[in-house]
Amino acid sequence: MAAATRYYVTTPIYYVNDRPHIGHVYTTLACDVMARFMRLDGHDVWFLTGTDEHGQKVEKSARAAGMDPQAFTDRVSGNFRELDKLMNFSNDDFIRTTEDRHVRACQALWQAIEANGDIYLGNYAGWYSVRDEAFFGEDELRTIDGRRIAPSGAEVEWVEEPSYFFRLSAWGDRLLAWYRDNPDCVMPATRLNEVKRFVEQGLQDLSISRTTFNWGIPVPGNDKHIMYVWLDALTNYITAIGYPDTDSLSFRKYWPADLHMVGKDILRFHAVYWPAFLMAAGLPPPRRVFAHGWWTNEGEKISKSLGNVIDPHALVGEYGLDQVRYFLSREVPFGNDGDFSHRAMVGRINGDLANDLGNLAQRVLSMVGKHCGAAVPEPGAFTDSDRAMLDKARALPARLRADYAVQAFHRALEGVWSVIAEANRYVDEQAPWALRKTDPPRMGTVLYVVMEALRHVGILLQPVMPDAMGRLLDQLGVGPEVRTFAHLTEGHALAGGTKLPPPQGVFPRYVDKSEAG
RNA sequence: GGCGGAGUAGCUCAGUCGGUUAGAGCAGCGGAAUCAUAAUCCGCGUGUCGGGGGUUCGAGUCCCUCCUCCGCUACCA
Repeated sequence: MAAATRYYVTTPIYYVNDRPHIGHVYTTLACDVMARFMRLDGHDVWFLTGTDEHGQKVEKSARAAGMDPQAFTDRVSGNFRELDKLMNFSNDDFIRTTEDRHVRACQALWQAIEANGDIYLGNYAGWYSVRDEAFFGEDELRTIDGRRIAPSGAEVEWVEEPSYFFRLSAWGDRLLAWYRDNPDCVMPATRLNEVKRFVEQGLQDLSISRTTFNWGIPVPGNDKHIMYVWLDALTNYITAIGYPDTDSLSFRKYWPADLHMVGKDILRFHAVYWPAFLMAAGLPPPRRVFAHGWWTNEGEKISKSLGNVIDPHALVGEYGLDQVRYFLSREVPFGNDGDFSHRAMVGRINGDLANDLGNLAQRVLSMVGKHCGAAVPEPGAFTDSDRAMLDKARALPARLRADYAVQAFHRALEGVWSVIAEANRYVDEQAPWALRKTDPPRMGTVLYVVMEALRHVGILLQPVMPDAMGRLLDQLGVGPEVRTFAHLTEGHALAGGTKLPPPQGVFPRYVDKSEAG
């Protein structure tokens, strides 16, 4: 492995008004898996998540709850910290946009862009619906008896208010050059395509301040204006590593970010506005924005009105934490949309985890427990079959690095499972239960080979299933201090004679309550 | 409407620069084994590669056309 490099990965900050659901879990999980992988591979990782706490809706919700906005956000922001705990996320920081450090960063970024000449004061004009508290485009409106009506049925009126604008129109060519020179800056590729076409159409300047509410960060030098929520929100990525102190160790080390993970609904903000803001402030844009897909629930779109929102607590309670982490990472090609179903979940738990991996560990470890004195067997000379088995396991790290480099988590897991399948075949072919009677030392060698393959599997699956793999590695006699990818060498192979704890199932089968009786 | 993507076995998907009998996992059927969480292993697919046309010695893979589905088409997180 090359010298340690730094790796900075972020989730979007979540809007506090939302109740945490599977969508939040999915985005943060992808980052967590990525962060854990990179740490285990020796990189200096910074993993950020947090909450977005400003805006008119929050102000309104706070009022409805009879609370001051700050007290209100203090409370609801906690829901997301709780979620991180529930899901065993390993974020290094949790940022809140109401923190002082963030207010300072936003105002500094504003001033940097302003100093560059890309902010000016103008008028924001449009059709506004008082009832919806929103502006609508000309094409969204219907005209009835000469009156313009919003989709909601409310009448709109022409409203003009003073607003600061970001000169986005001036950044089209530079954005296109960025996309062209960094073909992996927006992934999957089809998303980059969409973004490029959007920018090629020509960009309009962006209104970046409001005067209609107060719960936000004041524009420097003009308290009447509050910063547009997206400028506020996006800035969190640099706040957290020390901006505006661009000379700080952390900023110099971690910027530009390696990966902004986002849902596809907020791609434009991250792939167009954000890089433009940054470039206008003289900062480099992020290295990659990855837009992942959405989940449906039993084939149906998830929505509050349908009442089929998936609650993370219920999910983890029903299936188990690492089982859920595995399912979400494995079930769909990362980037695509996927369907969550009980059937598919149970299929993954019983097929992949209990049968393939759990049972492999169990069949081998129970023999070791019974017939090898509960210690790692001392291997004899390896046969060609043994070496073939070991070589397949040893080829995994390189393979997984390539998959993780492009966030192909599903493919990485597929690769690990091809080794697990190979190991099950190897056990059947070598039939250690028969060797027990004819050639006990050879039986020991066979069991050793599988254990060594399992050591690779266990270490490499830690990013996805940290707890379960920790337990597996315990049973293999692999200490906590030798579980990084740097230990995936022959020099760190299992040592014969190491005492082992009694084997214990890592992944129980899921049995439907109706069937269990 | 414009732009982009996709349509491959029952299901989910792989198929690199066009080249030997189009693959995997799951599901299904049959068999073996019995170390193990009734787990594992082996065998079994007559798929119009969406339809049609074209280029080529040869096309799932390139070109044209049609059909179907999906995404994007700006200031609501």
